[in-house]
Amino acid sequence: MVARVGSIRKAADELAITSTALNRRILSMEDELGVALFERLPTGVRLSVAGELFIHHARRQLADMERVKSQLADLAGERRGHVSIVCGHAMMSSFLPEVIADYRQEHPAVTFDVRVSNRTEYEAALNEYTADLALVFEPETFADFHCVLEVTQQIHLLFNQSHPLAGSETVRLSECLAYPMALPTRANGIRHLLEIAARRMSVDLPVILESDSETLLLESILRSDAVTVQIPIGVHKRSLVGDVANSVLDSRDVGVGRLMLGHLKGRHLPVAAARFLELLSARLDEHDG
Amino acid sequence: MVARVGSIRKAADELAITSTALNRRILSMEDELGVALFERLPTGVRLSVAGELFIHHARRQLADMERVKSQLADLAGERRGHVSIVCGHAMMSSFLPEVIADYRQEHPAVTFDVRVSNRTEYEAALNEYTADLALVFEPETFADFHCVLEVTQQIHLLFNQSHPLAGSETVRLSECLAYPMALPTRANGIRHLLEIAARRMSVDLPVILESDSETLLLESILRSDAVTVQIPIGVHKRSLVGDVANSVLDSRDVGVGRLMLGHLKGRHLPVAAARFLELLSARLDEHDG
DNA sequence: GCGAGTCGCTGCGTTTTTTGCAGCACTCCG
DNA sequence: CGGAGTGCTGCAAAAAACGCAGCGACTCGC
Repeated sequence: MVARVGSIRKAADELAITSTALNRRILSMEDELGVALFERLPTGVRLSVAGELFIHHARRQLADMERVKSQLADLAGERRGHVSIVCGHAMMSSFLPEVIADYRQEHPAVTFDVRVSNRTEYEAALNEYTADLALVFEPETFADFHCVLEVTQQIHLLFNQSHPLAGSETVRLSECLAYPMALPTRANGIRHLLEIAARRMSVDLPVILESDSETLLLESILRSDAVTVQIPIGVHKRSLVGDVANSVLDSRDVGVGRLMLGHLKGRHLPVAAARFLELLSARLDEHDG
Repeated sequence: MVARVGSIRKAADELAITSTALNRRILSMEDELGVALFERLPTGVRLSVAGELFIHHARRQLADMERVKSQLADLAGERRGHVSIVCGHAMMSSFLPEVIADYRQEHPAVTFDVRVSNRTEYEAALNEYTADLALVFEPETFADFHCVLEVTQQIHLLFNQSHPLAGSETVRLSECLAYPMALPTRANGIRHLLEIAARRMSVDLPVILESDSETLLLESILRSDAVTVQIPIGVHKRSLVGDVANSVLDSRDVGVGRLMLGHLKGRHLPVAAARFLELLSARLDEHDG
C-alpha cells in the first residue's frame, strides 16, 4: 500500500491504522533486512531498488500462500477458494455472469473478484498477482501472458431497432460512417481494430461519444441514431429480442479479433482458479467464430 | 521442529519455550488454515497430509526468504550471506577447507554450514532446504538432484609407510584381500563401489573395522597392517609426505566412481551459494580423473 | 489392575510487543 | 513567511504472546 500511494501517512489512512504503526513496521523491516526498502523524498517515499525486489518477492509469497490455502481447503473437501479475474467490459454482460453462476452452483464456497481492465493494463494485474486469470480482447502485449485458449470474434455493429440499418445482416464500414458513433476508448481492443480499419481506408470515424462505460454507450444508441460496436460474446442475449439490433461488420473492412484467455506465465494457479479456468475455457470454446 | 520430534512438549524444550506457547501457535495456525496440520496420537503428534503439504510450502518460503535476503545484501554491497553444504567425509580433509578459506578471503561476511552425509541421505537435506549444495560420491539416487559438475575418481588404497604394499603404484584387489580392511559403512559411496567389485569377484572383503569416522580409519591403519580406501580428493596432501602411503586400486577390479556436485532440481539458489558453487565447480574440475 | 509417566489442551496472571497520541525537524509551495 | 505536507521519535495504552498450574486421556510396567 505504501509503495502504491507513495506516502506512509496516506497508506496508513487507507489501511485504517496510524502512520506511527506503519512507519515502525517499515523501519523494523528495513532494520531486519539491512537495506532501505524506500527512498525518503521530501514529499513522501518511493520504492528503492531493493524495495522493488522485495515487494515482488512479497507478492509472490502471498500468492503462494493463497494457493496452498486453496489446496488445503480442497484437501479438507470444502471446495473453498477465491478466484480473481481481469477482463474487458464485453464479458460482463452475459458470458461471465453465467459461467460464474454455474460454477458457484457446484462450488458455493468459492468467492470471485472480477475487475474490468483494458488491453494495455491487464498484464500489470497479473504481474502484481492481483488477478489469477485474464480474458482480454486483442491484448496489446503478452510478454508474461500464457494463453490457454484463443477464440476469434468478428465485430458487430449495434443500433436501436428503428435504425435505418436495422434488418441488414452484414454492414460495410463505409455504410455506418454516415451515422454518429458512440465508441469505447482507444485502450479498448474493439476500438483498436476499428481504428486500424479506418486508418487503412483513410477515413475518420465520426465519434460523437467516447466512454469506458458499456452501459452508457448502449443507452446512448437507444436514444439516438448513433451506432456502437461490440463483439458477439458481449452482445446481451436479451438485447436480441429487446430494443437493440445488431449486424456484423463486413470482414473485408474490419479484421477479425482474438479473444484470449490465460494467466501469468509460469504461474502456479490456486485450485479454485485452475478449476474455474477449465470451465471458462470449455464455455469460451463454444463462442469461437 | 514439532514435525521432526513428533511431540509438542519435546519440540518446545528444543526451542526453549513452553509447550503452552507452541501448542497455542499450532492451534491458531490450524484455525487460520481451517485444517488440522497434525494428527493427534496418544503418544504425541504426527503430520497430517495437509501438514505435509504445508510444511513443504513453509520450507520453500523460508528458503526463498533467505535467497531474497541474500540478494538484498548483495545489492547493498555487503557480500553477506550463508552457504550450507552437505557432502561426504572425503571432502573434509583438504579440498573443502581450502576452497572455503579461499572464498572467505574474498567474502569475509559469508558464513558456512557444512554437514557430513552419505550417498543415501544427502537428498533429504536438499529437499528439506537444510542444504543449498551437495557434493556426493556415487549418490544412490538423484531424482531431485540437479548435477552441475561430475568428475571421476579412482579409488585409492591407504596404508602405513612400512606396509608390504608400500611403494607399489597400482594394486590389484586380490592383493589387498590378504590384509585386514578398515572401511567406511555401506552407506558410503567408496565402500559401495568396493562391495560391487567384491561381489563380482565372488570374494568377501576382510573387514575388521567399520566406521563412519574417517579419522578413526586413518588412525587405525597407522597402528596395524590394515588398509583403508579413499578417493584422491580425500587423500590429505600432508599424508603423502607423512605417515600414510597410498596406491591406486586397479581399474580392472574396481570401477571408477563419480563425484557429483549440484543442488536441488528447480531450486533458485541464494546469491552467496550460487557464487560459491561457481568457485567450487572450478576447483573441482581440476580434480577430474 | 493400578499408579507413574506421557501426551495435548485450557483458564488466568504476567510479560513482551504493537499501537496510538502528541510533537519535532524538515521540505515544498504560494 | 506561514501553512500544509512529509518521515520520524518519547511515552502511555491496548493487544498479543507467554508461562504456570492443572485437567482429562492415554500408554506402559510392575
